[in-house]
Amino acid sequence: MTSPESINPIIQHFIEDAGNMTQSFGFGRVVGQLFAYMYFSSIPRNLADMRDALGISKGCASTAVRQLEQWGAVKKVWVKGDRKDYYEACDWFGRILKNAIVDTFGKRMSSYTSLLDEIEDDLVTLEGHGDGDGAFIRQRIDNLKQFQQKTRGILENPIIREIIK
Amino acid sequence: MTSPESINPIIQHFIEDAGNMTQSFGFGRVVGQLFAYMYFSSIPRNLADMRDALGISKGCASTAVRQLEQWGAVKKVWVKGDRKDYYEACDWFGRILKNAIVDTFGKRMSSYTSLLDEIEDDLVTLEGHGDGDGAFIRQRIDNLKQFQQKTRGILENPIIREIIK
DNA sequence: TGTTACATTTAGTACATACTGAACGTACTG
DNA sequence: CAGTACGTTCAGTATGTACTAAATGTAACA
Repeated sequence: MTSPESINPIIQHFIEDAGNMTQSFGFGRVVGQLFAYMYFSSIPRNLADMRDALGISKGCASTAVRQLEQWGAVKKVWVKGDRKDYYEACDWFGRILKNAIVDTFGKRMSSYTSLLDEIEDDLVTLEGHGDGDGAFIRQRIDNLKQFQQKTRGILENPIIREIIK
Repeated sequence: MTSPESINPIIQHFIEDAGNMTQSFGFGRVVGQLFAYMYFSSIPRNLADMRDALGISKGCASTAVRQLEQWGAVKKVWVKGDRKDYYEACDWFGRILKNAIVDTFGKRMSSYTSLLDEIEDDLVTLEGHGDGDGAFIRQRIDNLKQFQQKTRGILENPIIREIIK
């Protein structure tokens, strides 16, 4: 059990900003706060530490820390003689960012990748329809597919992987 | 004035998906819906068209279409003999995506770029503090700054610009 | 210059969702 | 096998925000 220590105001400021950042990016505020808290902690932390440090509920800390763990942003460490789960931050930002992007964008985009094929199959029914001509729509869909192909696998691009490393 | 035409169900499906996509990415649903609507319309559209086609309020259409205009996703076109503002979609996705990313991420990140310098200046006050040692925190901040430098200007990277084009 | 026909703005509302707190499940300990 | 000490789950809530609708601003026409 760690003593109830107060967090340095500078790091506190950092925690707030990290929370605002993840908040504005659509993940909860707590995710960023927790990562910053652990990133600037030289010792592993458990759920009670997080709850006390951030003033959040234990359930919320549990959910957020598992999100971070899924992205490889934190990892569980074993503290012998203690039954609690302890976590510490990883500092391999490239991998964290990639995991988060793949996890978030990939899941969201996968629902839409098939749509272009569907709409292309049904394109024949658009011929002669009142709303726009079929040739116009075909061209638009071709542009879309072309762009989709260019962006597909962008994270696997070796140059991108070099930058996001 | 265009006749009150019904939208093809396939395109309607596309509009819905585009709305869900922009919604899940943190921009409103209407932004994606409006862009898809105009992207598959061979003629320019005005606010009343959008309101009728999507069943949204005129004010909402006004806000969303200006967002799209700011990203270069749509452009205003002049229809002579008509005082309304007409818009049509652009199909240069790379530019649109880049503008949206710069506009969104850039604005959000700019608040935090100075924080690392601030915290580094104040790092001396951390020496000997109870919560972690200064050397540890210095190393963490160095890692952060290194990663920040790598990602800074990533959109200006010529290889990225080639892909997002 | 008054009137009209638009776009824009904004106060209010409805909805989504992140968080709380308690109940639950589970695995060590004695 | 109790009893305890955790982590997890979930119904309820509170906060933020996208959208509505009405008021306001603005520019073209008479």
